[in-house]
Amino acid sequence: MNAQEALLRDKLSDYYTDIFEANLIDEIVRVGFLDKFKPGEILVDIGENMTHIPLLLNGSIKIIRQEKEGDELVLYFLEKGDTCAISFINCINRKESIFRAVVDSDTEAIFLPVEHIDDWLAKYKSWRYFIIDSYHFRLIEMVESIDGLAFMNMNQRLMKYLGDKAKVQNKQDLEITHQEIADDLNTSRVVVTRLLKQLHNDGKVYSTRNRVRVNEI
DNA sequence: ACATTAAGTGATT
DNA sequence: AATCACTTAATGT
Repeated sequence: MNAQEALLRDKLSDYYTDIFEANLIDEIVRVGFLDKFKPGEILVDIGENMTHIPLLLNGSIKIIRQEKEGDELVLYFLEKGDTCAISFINCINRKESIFRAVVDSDTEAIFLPVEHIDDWLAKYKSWRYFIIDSYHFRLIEMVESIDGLAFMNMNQRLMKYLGDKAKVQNKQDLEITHQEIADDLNTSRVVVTRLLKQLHNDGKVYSTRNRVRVNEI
């Protein structure tokens, strides 16, 4: 086993060794490669073809839907231990992505080339479960996202957004501007400012320039 | 000191 | 909840 493979094996141990069978880990270590990203980097854009799927090791990624230049909305976040099964199907079918994936916080991931992941589906039960599970989870998050739009007011949506973000980044202190929040929720900055002020007065958040501290999740 | 960017606010729809 | 128009505050050069 070479150094590169040993490194991947070690990286996988936190979240994946328990769920994947040993043979599968061997294969992942052989064909996968490690990559790192900084906040703001676009992993996949709408309309692009995918050639690899990621296994997130740490950090977070936000999945965004955008309609014809302009209006956009964050659907959900991916975090360590996640993959994006949607990207998986995109790989298999050679279909174009319907989402954009943007790095939210410093992220490390192992990328797997598309040609293997199809085989593994038939070959490894743990891989099958992992993909199906991921799909299920993404669906639930999508429904939550719809619920948010349909049934929640902006105040609740803001709170959920901040809570989710704090959760995936694993910290209460978020470095973010009102404008960025407004973009992610597809509302205006003025509205975010006013709602944050309310939440601040209620003691639920503590907000200063470029920074929001989430006190309650 | 000045320019730029972020945040706060009243009024209107 | 959105938009406008304007103010104030924080930060960079």
